[in-house]
Amino acid sequence: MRTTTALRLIDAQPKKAWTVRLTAAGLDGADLATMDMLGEQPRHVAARQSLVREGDPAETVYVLLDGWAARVKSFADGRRQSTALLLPGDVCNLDALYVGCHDYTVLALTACRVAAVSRQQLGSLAASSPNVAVALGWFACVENAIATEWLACIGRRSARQHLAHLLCELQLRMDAVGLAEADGFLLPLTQEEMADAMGLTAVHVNRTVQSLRGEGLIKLDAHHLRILDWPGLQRVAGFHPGYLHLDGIRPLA
Amino acid sequence: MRTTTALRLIDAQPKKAWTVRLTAAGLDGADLATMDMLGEQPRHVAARQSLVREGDPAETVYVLLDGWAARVKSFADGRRQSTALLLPGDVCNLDALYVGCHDYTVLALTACRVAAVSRQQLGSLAASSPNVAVALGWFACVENAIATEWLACIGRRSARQHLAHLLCELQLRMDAVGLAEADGFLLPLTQEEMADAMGLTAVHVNRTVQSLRGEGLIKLDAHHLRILDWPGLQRVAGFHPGYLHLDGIRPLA
DNA sequence: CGAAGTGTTGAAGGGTTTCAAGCATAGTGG
DNA sequence: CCACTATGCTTGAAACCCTTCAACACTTCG
Repeated sequence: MRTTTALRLIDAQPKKAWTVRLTAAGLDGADLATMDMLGEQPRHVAARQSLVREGDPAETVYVLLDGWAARVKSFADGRRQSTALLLPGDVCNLDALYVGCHDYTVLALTACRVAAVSRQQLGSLAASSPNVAVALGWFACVENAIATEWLACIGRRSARQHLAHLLCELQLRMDAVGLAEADGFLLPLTQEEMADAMGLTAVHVNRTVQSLRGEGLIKLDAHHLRILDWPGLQRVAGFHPGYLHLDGIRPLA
Repeated sequence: MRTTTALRLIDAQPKKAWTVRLTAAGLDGADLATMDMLGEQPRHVAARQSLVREGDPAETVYVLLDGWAARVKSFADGRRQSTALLLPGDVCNLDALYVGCHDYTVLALTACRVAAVSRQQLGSLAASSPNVAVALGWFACVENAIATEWLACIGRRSARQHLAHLLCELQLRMDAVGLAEADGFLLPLTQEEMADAMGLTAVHVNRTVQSLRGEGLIKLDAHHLRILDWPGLQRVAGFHPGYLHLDGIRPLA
């Protein structure tokens, strides 16, 4: 089923999500066209495969075009912590531009389609077009805002609040790239993958899902999430969408 | 005492830490000189004062020249989570370049000296010099790496491991800007501030400090940290310094 | 001297984990 | 078509890490 739903996503519009994100980053005209054309011949990655691995030399920047992925940090004893959930339009490993090797693994959670861009190509593009360089800074900034909000979630929110917050965030991020309905979206994560993202155990995620379900806030069945009470879910989460910066980059001028 | 130790820091070399960081970001020659000159007439900020506040319009980028600060997210019920500890040489709010208003507060933990740079000034500098734009991307990337390692700390490490990890990180970051001795440094944080950074309570931080002390790993007294067993502390923490990217930016060429 | 901030300690409580088992579903191969 | 297996979801009970609440010692400062 995991595979089935993912395959459906893959046949969606070619790069719509990526175009949306580039526009939000302030690009238009020639810059937008150039960035949009990067990485012709998209690569397909099967679910459960890793796109880059912790310790790998960083040579290629990947843009997620379809499917879900996660950045994961693994411990020697098998514990794992996801540090980001990647949706269509997200850059999987922007730091490949700046560092020698990655300190995380990018794991495909569903079958994915990605655009692969060499760091030289993207780097010289950024060096020649200030708008592109600024757009890359914007992407890094938004990633940072999400990561730090996650810090607040893991550090100071209860499991209930945290799960509600995560669902609110994903609803808005999916909506921003045209992949959400008004009251829900296809959530391909297993409860174990949600647990890795929230710093909890799968067992406790299960109980927490049931808690939100029991209060009539959400319906989550066969990976289809329906938000039954959007204001209520936001209230439980203490969710304020500002950190997502959905209104796009602020012009420098 | 808090004030006393901070004042001592303030009279150190003018901008050494900032210069070190700019060099690590790959700047030299005219670019380095220009960035180093930014924000003449440094501003002084008293301990406990906030440099920028959650919700403030973002007009100025601040570079920390001396003292310690933290980015903090506050909840309605008084809980707080620090999302970053800022040391001399760190940029306090790089996202002021890209977004309209901040989603965090920057709080001076000691008396601080900062360079204030208008976003127009820094923005036009970045637009005119690709090297500067890349350097800003580098800063964002390192911040991201630290924030995501913190996610792993809060999410999957025990309090003991987490505290040990934080101390290892701070030792190396302080050392990178010439502010650490071989076996320790001046740690001006209260246990409550450490708790905010680690997503714990002050009471439990206290017990955790004593645990590390009891095993002969550290000595922490009157804000002076001495690391008695560096390999041991790293082992307890599961600390691998790669994520700090202390070797500096990787050349794009 | 009193007040405020910080570090410390004890006891009780709770949120989450751990361990274990059972159930449902999808895919596989005979 | 039916075992058979693998994966994911669900539930229960016990244990544990951390929190909460409370009190006290110590220092600094007005």
